[in-house]
Amino acid sequence: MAGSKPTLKPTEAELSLLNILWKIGPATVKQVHLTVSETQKIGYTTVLKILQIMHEKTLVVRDETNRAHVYAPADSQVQTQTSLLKDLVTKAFGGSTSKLVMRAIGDSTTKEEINDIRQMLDRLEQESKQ
Amino acid sequence: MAGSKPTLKPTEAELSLLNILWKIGPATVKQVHLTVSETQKIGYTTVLKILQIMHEKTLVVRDETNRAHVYAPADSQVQTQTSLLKDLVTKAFGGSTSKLVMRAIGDSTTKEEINDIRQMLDRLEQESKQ
DNA sequence: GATCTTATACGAATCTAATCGTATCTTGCT
DNA sequence: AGCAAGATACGATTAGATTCGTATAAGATC
Repeated sequence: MAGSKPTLKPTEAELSLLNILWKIGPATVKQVHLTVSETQKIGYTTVLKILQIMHEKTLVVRDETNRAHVYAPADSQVQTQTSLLKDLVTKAFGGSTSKLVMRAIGDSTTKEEINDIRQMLDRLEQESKQ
Repeated sequence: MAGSKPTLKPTEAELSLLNILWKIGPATVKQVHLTVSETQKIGYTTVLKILQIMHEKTLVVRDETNRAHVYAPADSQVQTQTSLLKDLVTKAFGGSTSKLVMRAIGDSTTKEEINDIRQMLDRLEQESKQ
């Protein structure tokens, strides 16, 4: 579409804040800082600054209605995961998704996870037969 | 093991040089520069510098026997791919490999690739039954 | 051995990410 | 109006990645 952004790659710190927003939904800096502080020591203004930068980059949208701005991810978790995967496929797997998948499966997957994957393949097969 | 390094994550530029080394085997700066120049414009001393930094980080090993040093990856492509995948699983998929795999499969995989993956699952199943 | 070629080493500039301290602004309350 | 609380904005610092120009060193050649 004309005018749409090419989905830029979040940095590591940005991704960790996005994870929180996907989890708890639209939130103020205070809420994000509180949540992220559960697992890592980080200053309030650092979180604020990162969210501001993400806003400039349009990685998040911001509701400025109230004094405490409310931030929400601009892209869905699925879109972002897809974009990160595509990037890794390109840069580390010579563009081959199946190579990535096979490496991922081959390494450290539990039996349950393998079953999940198999079921999804079955589902895909079903759909493609229609 | 005592003394072994935790396999650190290569940067983007470093990964692109590693890809070349995995492809063409141990090589001099000249050879690496020549190869990388096929796809991107980059100065000779830039390649040299990056390889030197990678050597400091022990991402590559260096044979200094001859005047033109010969560089080789310190870790295999498989090890590095595994490490990068693990990193992505942790940071973008909440630690779930199967979530990553399902996302990767669901997105943009050709029928041939799906077959490859299915065959690998079959193979895994066979092995686990022994 | 002087010089030409071709390598590495070094240092600097630029850019981005990440961090946080301080300044400023807004709002509700007295 | 003035103040206190709590929010954003701004600027600076640090660290790492990337780039490359220049200096230096090591061989080959005449």
